[in-house]
Amino acid sequence: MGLDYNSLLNPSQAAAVLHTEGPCMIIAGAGSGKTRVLTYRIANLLEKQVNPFNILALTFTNKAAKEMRARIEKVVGPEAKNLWMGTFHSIFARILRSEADKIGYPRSFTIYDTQDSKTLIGQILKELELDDKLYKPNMVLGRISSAKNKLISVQQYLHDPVIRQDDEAALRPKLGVIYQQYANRCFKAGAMDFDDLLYQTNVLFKDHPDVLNKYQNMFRYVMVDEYQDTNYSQYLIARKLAAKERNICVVGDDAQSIYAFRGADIQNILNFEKDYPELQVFKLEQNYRSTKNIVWAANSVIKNNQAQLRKDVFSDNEEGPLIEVLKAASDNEEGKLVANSIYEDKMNQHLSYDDFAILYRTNAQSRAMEESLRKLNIKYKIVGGLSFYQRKEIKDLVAYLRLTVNPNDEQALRRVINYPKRGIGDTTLGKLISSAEETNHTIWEVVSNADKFLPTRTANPIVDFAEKIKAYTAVAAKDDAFEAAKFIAKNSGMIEELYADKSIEGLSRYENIQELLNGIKAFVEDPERDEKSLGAFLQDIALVTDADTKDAQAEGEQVTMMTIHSAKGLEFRNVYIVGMEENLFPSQMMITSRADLEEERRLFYVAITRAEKKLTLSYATSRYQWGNLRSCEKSRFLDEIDPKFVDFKYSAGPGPDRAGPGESPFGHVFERRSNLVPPAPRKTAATKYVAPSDFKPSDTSNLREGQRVEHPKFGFGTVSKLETVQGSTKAVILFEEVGEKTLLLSFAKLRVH
DNA sequence: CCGTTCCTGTTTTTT
DNA sequence: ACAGGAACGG
Repeated sequence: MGLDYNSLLNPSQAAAVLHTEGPCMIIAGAGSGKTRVLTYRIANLLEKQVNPFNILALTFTNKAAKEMRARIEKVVGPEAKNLWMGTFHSIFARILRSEADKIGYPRSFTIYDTQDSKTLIGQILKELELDDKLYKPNMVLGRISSAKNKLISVQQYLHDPVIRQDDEAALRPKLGVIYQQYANRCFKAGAMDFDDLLYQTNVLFKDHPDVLNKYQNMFRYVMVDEYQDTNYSQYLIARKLAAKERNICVVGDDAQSIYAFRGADIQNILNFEKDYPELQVFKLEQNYRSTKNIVWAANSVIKNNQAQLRKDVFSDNEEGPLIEVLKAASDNEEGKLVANSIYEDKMNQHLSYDDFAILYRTNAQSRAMEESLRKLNIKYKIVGGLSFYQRKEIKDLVAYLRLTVNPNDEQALRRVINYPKRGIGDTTLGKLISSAEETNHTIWEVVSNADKFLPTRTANPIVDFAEKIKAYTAVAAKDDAFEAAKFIAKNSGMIEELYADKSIEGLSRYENIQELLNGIKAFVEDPERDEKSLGAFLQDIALVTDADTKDAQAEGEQVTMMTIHSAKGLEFRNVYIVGMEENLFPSQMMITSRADLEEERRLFYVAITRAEKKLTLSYATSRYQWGNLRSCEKSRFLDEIDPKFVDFKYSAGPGPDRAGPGESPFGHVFERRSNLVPPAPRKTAATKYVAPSDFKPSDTSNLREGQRVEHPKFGFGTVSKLETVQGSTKAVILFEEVGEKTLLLSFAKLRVH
C-alpha cells in the first residue's frame, strides 16, 4: 500500500512513526496526536512485514486498546486483530493463565477485585484480633498493594529493618504479618488480586528464564502508552520483555501523571533514559485539540509545578472564547447553573448533548448535577461509579460462577454458601473455617467433606451445597459459558428467589441477571473469541471497568459525566469542571505535601485539556457534606490561571465581584459578606442546627464566662467555664442542642454574640 | 439461625 | 444521606 507518513503527519510525528528499531520515547503533550502516532507507527511496522503476533502494545484502559485496534484496522485491515494489544493487567492475566502451573497457581485462578481483597483483610484482622481502628482494611490493602508494586515479597517485608521501623513508628507493627496471611490465603484460594497480576508476572519471569525467553522472542516490538502512569512492577516487566531486541517505545506526558497514589512513578521516565543510553526522544508539542485560550490557560496552570520536563505546548487553532467561571451559592445552584449553561449553548450553537462533559473530582459530586439535568430533561450518562459487575445480585451469580471454575475461591464461597438461604449460618461457617485452619485444609476441602468434620445435622446442607457445586463444575467442563451460567442461575435457586420479589428494586435485580446472561451469550457468540469457557468469561469481566462497557451502548445524545481520572484520554467540545473549591479540588488529603499538590495540579491540567472549544469552571460557596451544609472557599487553582484567559460570571449578588483572580488574595472574604446571595434552604432549621454559609469565627481571646456563642457544628450555647492550662485555654460550653462540650479555644471556631 | 434495629464510617482518584 | 455491619431479640 505504501502510506505517505510525511503528508499524514507533522515532522515530529512522522519522525516518531518512522523510527522503528531501537528504544524510543515520545513525549506527547495533551492533544498532540499521540494516538495517531501510535496507530501509524504500528501500521508502519506491519507494512515492513513485521508479524502482528510479534507486536505488543500496552495501554492504560481496555477502551484505549479497543479504539486503537479499530483505528489500525482501518489503515491495515484485519491483520490488526492479531496484535497483542491491551492493558498490562489483561495481557499478563492471559499469559499467567497459560503459565499458571509453573508458579503453583491453578490455570483457572480467580481474580479478586478490590472488594474481595478488603473483605479478606477484614477477616484476617478479626482472626488476628487486631484493633480495626488502627488497622483499617483500606489502609492495610494500600500498604500491601504498594509493597507488591515495588516487588517487595512477604519475606523481604518481614525482614527489612527500615520497613519494620516505619510500621512500628506508625504503631502498626503487624502489617508484615497481615501481608503474609493475606498472601497465603490468596494463594490457597487460587486467587490473585490486581497487583498480583503484575507481581506474579515478575515472579514468573524471574524464576523461569525459559518462559521469559519465550516471550522475549515473541514480543519483538514493545510499546507502552501512558508511560508516566506505570509503576515499578510494570516498568520491570516492560524492561525484561524488551531486553533482547531493545525495540521498546514508550509514550507519555509527565504533565499528565495522575496515578502516583497507585504507585505510578515518574522515576520510570528517568530510569528509561538510564537503561537505554542510545534512546531517541521525540517531542510532540503542537496541540490539535483545543483553542489557543484553553492551551494557554492550561500552560499557565502547570507552570506552577516544579517537577516537570521542559515542554512547550502550543496551538494553531482559533483563539476561541475565554474560560468561563461560574460562582454559585450552593452545590444545588451550581448544578442549575451548569445545566442551564449546557441547555443554552446547545440551543444557541446547535450542538448535540454528546458535545458536553461534566467533570468532577469525586464521584459523590454527580448527584447535584444529575438532579439539575433531570429537571431540564437533559439526558446524561455517568461513566464510572459503581459498575454493573459491582451490583449485589450480579456479584452473587458471579460468585457461583467463580466457585464453579475454582472451588477454592474463598471469597466466592463465603458469599453464596448461604445464599439463597439454606440454613448455614455464621456459627457453622466459623466451625468450617477453624476446622480448615486446624487440619491445614482449604475451606473447600472441609466443605466438600463436611460430614467428616461436623455432626450430620449441620453437615447435611453443606454436603448438599458441595454436591451442587461439583455438578456445576461438571456442566461447565462440557458446556460453554452461556449454557453453564444459565443452568447455574436456575439450579442455584437465584432466579426463583429474585423472580419472587415483585418490588421495583427486585424487578430490576431480576432484569440485571437476565442482562448478565445476555452478556455471557454475546461473549459465547462472538466469532473472534477462541475460548468460550466459563473460565475465559470470568477472566474477561474481572478486568473490565465501567468506563469500558458503558460507552459501547451509547443511546442517543447524552451529556457525559465522570471523574477527571476517568476522563483521561478523552476529549469533548465543551467541558465543565465543577466543584472548584479548596478541600475538594485540590482534595483535602492532597494539600499537605508539595508532591501531592503537584499531582492535583496535573489532574487539573488533564481536566482543562479535555476541552476542544469551550471550558467552563464552577464553584459553590456552600455545599452539603455528610448531610450538613458547609461553607467553601474557591479553589486556589482558579487563581493560578492567568486572568487574561478568564471571564468571571457570577450567578447573583451585588454586581460584579471586583476581586478578580490574582488581584486580591482576599477575594473570598468580601464575597462572603454579601448577604444578597441566600444560602441553600435550611430545611430542618427548627430542629437541627445548620451553619450559615457566611459563618466566620470571631476572635475569642476576650471570651468571658456566661457569654453566648455559636459553633458551626454544635449550634448555639453559653460559656459555663473557662480555664487556662499550659498556655492553652479550654472552654466548657453548654450547647442548646447537644449539651455540654469542652473545647480548646485555639482550635474551636466560635462566633461570639 | 434469622430478621430487625441501631450505629458507624464514609468521600480521592482505579486496574 | 446512606449503606453496610454489629448487636439484639424472637
